[in-house]
Order: sequence, then C-alpha cells, then structure tokens
Amino acid sequence: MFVSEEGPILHADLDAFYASVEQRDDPALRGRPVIVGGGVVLAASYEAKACGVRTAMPGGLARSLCPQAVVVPPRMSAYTEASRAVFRVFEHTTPLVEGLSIDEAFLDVGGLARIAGSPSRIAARLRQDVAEQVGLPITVGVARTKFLAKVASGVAKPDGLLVVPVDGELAFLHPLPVERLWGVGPVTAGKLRRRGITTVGQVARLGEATLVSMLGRGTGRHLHALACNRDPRPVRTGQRRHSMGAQRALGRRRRSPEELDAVLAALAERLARRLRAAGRVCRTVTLRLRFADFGRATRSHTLRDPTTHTAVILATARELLAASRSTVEDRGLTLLGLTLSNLDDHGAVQLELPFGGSDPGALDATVDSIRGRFGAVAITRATLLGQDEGPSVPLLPD
DNA sequence: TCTGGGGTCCTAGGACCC
DNA sequence: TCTGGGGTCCTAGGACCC
Repeated sequence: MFVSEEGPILHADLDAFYASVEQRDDPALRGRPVIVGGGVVLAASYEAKACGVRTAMPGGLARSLCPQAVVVPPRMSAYTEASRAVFRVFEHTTPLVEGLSIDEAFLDVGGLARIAGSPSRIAARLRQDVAEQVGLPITVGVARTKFLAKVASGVAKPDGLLVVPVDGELAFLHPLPVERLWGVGPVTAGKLRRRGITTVGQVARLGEATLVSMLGRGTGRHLHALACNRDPRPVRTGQRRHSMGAQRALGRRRRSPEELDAVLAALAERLARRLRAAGRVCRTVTLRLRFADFGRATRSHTLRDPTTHTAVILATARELLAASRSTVEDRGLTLLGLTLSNLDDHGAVQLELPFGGSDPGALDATVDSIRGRFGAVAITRATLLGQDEGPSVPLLPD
C-alpha cells in the first residue's frame, strides 16, 4: 500500500457531477437549470442551485422552487463511465490517488515538483486535462493536509482552484462556519450553535474536553483536531470497501408478504452477483427497514462461515424479515434494504504482469502498483517474462 | 414538498474469554 | 464468597457523507 510521507495534497471534486454529465451530453441543457432524479434530487446544475434546489431535496419541492428546470432521469452507466475517465486523468497525474466517491479524490503530489512544477500548476493542469479530455468542470483545492484541501475545494466551487498557503492556514480556517468541518452535519451543528459556537476558530478555542463532553469522545476529538488544524491522515491507495448494500423504496402503499419477498429476493440476487464479481465473501447480512413515519431499524445476523451464495444470503434475510413481521405490520414499511459486511477476499487471483526482468527496482515498483490497485495481496510467486515454464522467483509474502 | 441509493465511522451494551 | 481488568465479537442505532 502506498502511503505518502507528506503533501501537498489536491482535493479534486467534480461540480454537480450527474447534472454536468447531462449538460455535456445534451447541448440543449447547457446554461439551463437541470435536475437529475425524480422522487428526490440526485444532482442539480448550478443554474438550478441558484433557485435554491439542493441535493437530496424532495423532487416536488425542487420543482416548485425552480419550475423552469429540466428534470431528467439518472443514467448511472454514463456517470460511471465519466468517473472512470476522470480517474484515468487523476492517475496520469500521480499514482497516489485515493478515491472518496464517484466524483472526488485526494491526490498526493508531493515529490512531483521537479517533474511537474508547483502544486498550483499541477492543479491547473489537472483541471484543464479533465475539461479537455472528459468535458467536465472540476474544482481543485490544494493544501498541506487532506482536510484543508477538501475545505478549499468546497470554498472554491464551482469550477475553481484554491491554494491554501502554508503560512495562511489558520487565517483561512478559523473564520469559516462550523458546518465546513468534516463530520459536522445538522445535528452536531445544532448542538454547537445552541452553545453560541458558529465558527471553526471558536471550536478550536473551546478545548477538547468540552467538545468531548458535548459530542462524545470520537466526534469531540475529531472536531477538535480538525479545528486546530491537525490532520495527519495520509493519502492512501488501495482502500477496500467494508460493506456493500442495495435497497428499494416501496412507496406508501401497503405491500403483501409475497411482494416483500420478491423485493428481498431481487436485492439478495443483485448483491450476491456484485459480491462474486468483486471476488469477495461476506459473513454478516443486515436487513434495513424504513417505516411510514420515517423511523428506521436494522436487523443483522452474522454467519458462522463466509458465503457468496444467493440462497444463503436470501435465507438469512428472510429469517430477519420474518422476525420483524409484527413491527412491519404495525408501522408500515416504506423501504427494504440489505447490506453485506464483514467482507473478505475470496481465494487467490493469478495475474500476469511484466516487471522488467532482473531489475529489482522495477520489480518493487510493479509489486507496489499491484498492491496499490488491489489492496492487501499476498504475492508469493513471480514468473520471468517470456518463459512459459520459466523459473519462479519467490517474493516475501505480504 | 413529502422524502433515493450508495457508503463510512462511532457508540454502547451484552456475551464470552483469559 | 466476592471479585479486577482487559480484550474481542455481535447487535442495534445514529450521525454523516456524496
């Protein structure tokens, strides 16, 4: 696994990603307010955001705020393909890329100065490359730490570039509203604001013990560190996912047990396919329920042995749902979901990659790039290039 | 206006073990 | 008879992110 020694770090974040892809692919949508999604807003173009439309807003409210908006259904495969193209540009910039989601990533550009120029030049070039090669606007924040880089890109949006100079970090950070802190949502912001805390600087001066008593140990320590500009987390590649899930909204209509079972079977089938396609196994199956009053519940079961089998996952999910039957009948079910966790790798994978003959440096670089792509892999054998039955070179296991 | 679908991390209690 | 301290795993819930 690549772990960087030091920054600077770029946070690259595509602007209004789904909506920008729609505007790119349909010139008639350019310059117009665009809303992606029906029931809720998945993405809104900046023209729609100007009317007050926000991501995750109920669709009816969004249409009333912005009646002239064009509402388009999501095209997930187009977004996945655009994301891949953008990540290819990222990886052409530096091998040290940590993806955060479909539309944002951290890039460690430390050590590139001699080759590619200053961080701000690299960031400007990256924005230009994404615009030319993929046709999408992207905002980049540049700073010494991940947190500052992410805050910088948030401040610079849309289609912007902002560098936080090392000698101007606190001057940049402390006047910002507490909502800019990573991990402060509506609940935490409300608790802070009730105490009169509205800026990051005030959070820093509050002291860790006070924050811990207000927000709990984990959140308190985390926010205090960020507010005091401490963020030692390195950019790391090869992060594996810890869970995978699928869910279906059901609407408010009452569903029969047969309908619910059909939804459950479809979810189990879809997840088991994804699990096998990813070469993973799971051990914990979690049933997610949402009720008519918008309350939520989870029910989970951990299997003795890991599995990839649809039948095992479905049988477990059915037992969990059966155990919740009375709650479901009382409260009315509006969403059914399944999450698989306790994931692990399934068996071994054989790869054939050239690694440059007897040059130990090239061999190390190849091993590192394999680990960067696939995470914690044990590499036990390597076969020399161009020899069908060639000698095996033993390597240290991971 | 009436709420999607995909994730991450943290907390807390209980069971169980040494 | 009454009892410590530490660890892991499982389950459920909650906050947050995009």
